[in-house]
Amino acid sequence: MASSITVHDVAKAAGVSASTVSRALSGNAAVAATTRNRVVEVARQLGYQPNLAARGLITGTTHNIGLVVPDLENPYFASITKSVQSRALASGYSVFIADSDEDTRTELELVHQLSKQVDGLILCSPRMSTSDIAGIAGQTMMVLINREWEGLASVVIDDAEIVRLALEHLHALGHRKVAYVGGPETSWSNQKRWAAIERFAPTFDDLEVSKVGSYAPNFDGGQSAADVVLASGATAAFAYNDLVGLGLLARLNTRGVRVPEDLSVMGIDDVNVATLVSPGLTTVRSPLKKVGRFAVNKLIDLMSPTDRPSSTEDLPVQLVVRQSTSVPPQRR
Amino acid sequence: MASSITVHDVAKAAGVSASTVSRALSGNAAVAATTRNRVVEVARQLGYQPNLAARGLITGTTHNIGLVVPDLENPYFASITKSVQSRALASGYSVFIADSDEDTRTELELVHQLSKQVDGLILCSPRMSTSDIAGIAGQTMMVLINREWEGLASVVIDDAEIVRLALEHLHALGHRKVAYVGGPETSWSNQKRWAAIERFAPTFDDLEVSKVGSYAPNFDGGQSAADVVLASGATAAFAYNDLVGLGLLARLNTRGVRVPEDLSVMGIDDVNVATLVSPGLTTVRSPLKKVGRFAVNKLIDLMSPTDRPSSTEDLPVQLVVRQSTSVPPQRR
DNA sequence: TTGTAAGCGTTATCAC
DNA sequence: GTGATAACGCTTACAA
Repeated sequence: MASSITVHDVAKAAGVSASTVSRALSGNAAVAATTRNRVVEVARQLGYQPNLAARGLITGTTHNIGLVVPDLENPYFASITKSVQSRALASGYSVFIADSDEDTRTELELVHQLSKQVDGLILCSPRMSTSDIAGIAGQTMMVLINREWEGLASVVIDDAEIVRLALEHLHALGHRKVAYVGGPETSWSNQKRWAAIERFAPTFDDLEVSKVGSYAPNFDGGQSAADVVLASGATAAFAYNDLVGLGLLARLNTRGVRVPEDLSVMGIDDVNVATLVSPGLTTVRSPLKKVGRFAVNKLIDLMSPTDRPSSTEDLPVQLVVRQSTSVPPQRR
Repeated sequence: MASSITVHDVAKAAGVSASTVSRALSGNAAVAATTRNRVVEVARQLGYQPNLAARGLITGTTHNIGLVVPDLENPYFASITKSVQSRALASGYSVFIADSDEDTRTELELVHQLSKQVDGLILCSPRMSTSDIAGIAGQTMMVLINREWEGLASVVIDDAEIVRLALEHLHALGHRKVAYVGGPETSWSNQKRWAAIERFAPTFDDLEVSKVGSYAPNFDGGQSAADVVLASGATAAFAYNDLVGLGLLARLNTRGVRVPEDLSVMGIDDVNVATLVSPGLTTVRSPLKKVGRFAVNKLIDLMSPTDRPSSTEDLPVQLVVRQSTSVPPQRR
């Protein structure tokens, strides 16, 4: 709680009333210039810091926001979190962080714990049930990330475009049999991606995309999938995300399968760690930093609507080719 | 801020006074069993959630803590952050997160912004000046991570033991010329590690450890260092942390240097991503999850001292050997 | 332009 | 065991 210098301390020291101090410091009320200067100076000397909780009690606004993510150790969410916090700071907001550890129940608990002390929530929860989301939305201002529901504000990456770019790339390299290594069935993004595959695959000549199981959206999931992918006879694996892609690479390396000569591997997102390996992981970059920024913008706009709503720029995805050779597989 | 059901709403609905509601719900005051049950039931039905800000105003305790880290995208800090939040949740605390983006000024700004709305702070800031730390400590309850200063509470990993284990391992493999790839000069851990090297190196027969520059504590830093390390004639590189180690591996791979046959590489920490590459990175594991947990324990103990202070278990570090061959280098 | 007073949602004190 | 009442630090009518 820090040292307790209150408006009253400042008021006494400056020889004015508490309300004058409040007005002088808030800036937007009518106060004599000389009085204001004196108050401001005294406040500075005393090291006065307003108690935001008390202010929130009366203004009804805390200048705090909450961010709920499934796993902070996942570089995908780490990037989003970082940009959310950075953008929030720029607007004078503090950020409560809540890591649900992929658990939907914990997620709800966290949301409730936070909802009373924030002006709004950013919810990054691929798996929460829609009814739970609706319930929260009724209580608190909210922006969804990578998910859409009714009229709720949301920031979504263009899954269809991601899929289109990837298929286009693989097809251009000569691949005709591609295995999509799916993420959790309940994941909203996973559903969108598979739907996009079913929509776009037929538009490419002779392209066949099969779905390989449902795997955990991480390194282990990719390792588990590798052998099944190999057995499927596909010449390219298209992973649900980069971590799965890296898991594939690791297991393939263990089995002595050459990448990309024997099997090409693509990921999604271009998370920070995707550059760590060699051969690199070809991927479609998701603008994660922008996602976080936009989410905060939308939330702030929701909380205090301005005349011109937050610019509705888009979120471009982008193919990033890293695997050294672009040779089509021999066995087509 | 959520729906505004207050104690008064509950009081009216239950036919009692606001103070009785408060007592019934807090649990520790004397209240008739029947009254309590009725109040609790009504509160549940109405979906009452106490306003923690208001409570904090009078109790002087917010049940919020703040965590300041230099970079959330660094898996080292991501792990600590995750465990801090997890442990805090278990004790009913919410966590403000503050990423300073490695900038000391931002760090101070964040601390000030937070200090009034938290009961205590966990500061993970390898580079903040001691005077700034002292200043904050005078204002707010605080626990330092990987840093020590005067009488301040802190949780530190045993840098000396890390260094000892690493040197012992390398020496046992036959290495006699080792290059330590240093992190930022201003980093507290880096200073401790180098000091430990100077202390322990002479205790191993014929072992010579040279310091190679000061590099950024990340992947890029490692890449930059690789060529200098090679030129140094060392048979093993001991990196400031895993990310630097991974950067070394990547650049060595590019240059066609075989690891570990031509050059062995060790990291520190065993962050999550260290397992992503092959050959794996041999490293000394830092118990990051435990560090976060302990920090919260210490902070809670500081804020509300109990009879038995938080158990003072230690933080064991542990060698993790991953590089496939243990053959000593030919050129000794 | 400034001060006084009321109130935000809680809990603590003190009567009853 | 329970209910008024005051108080936490702040902002904002309303007066002056």
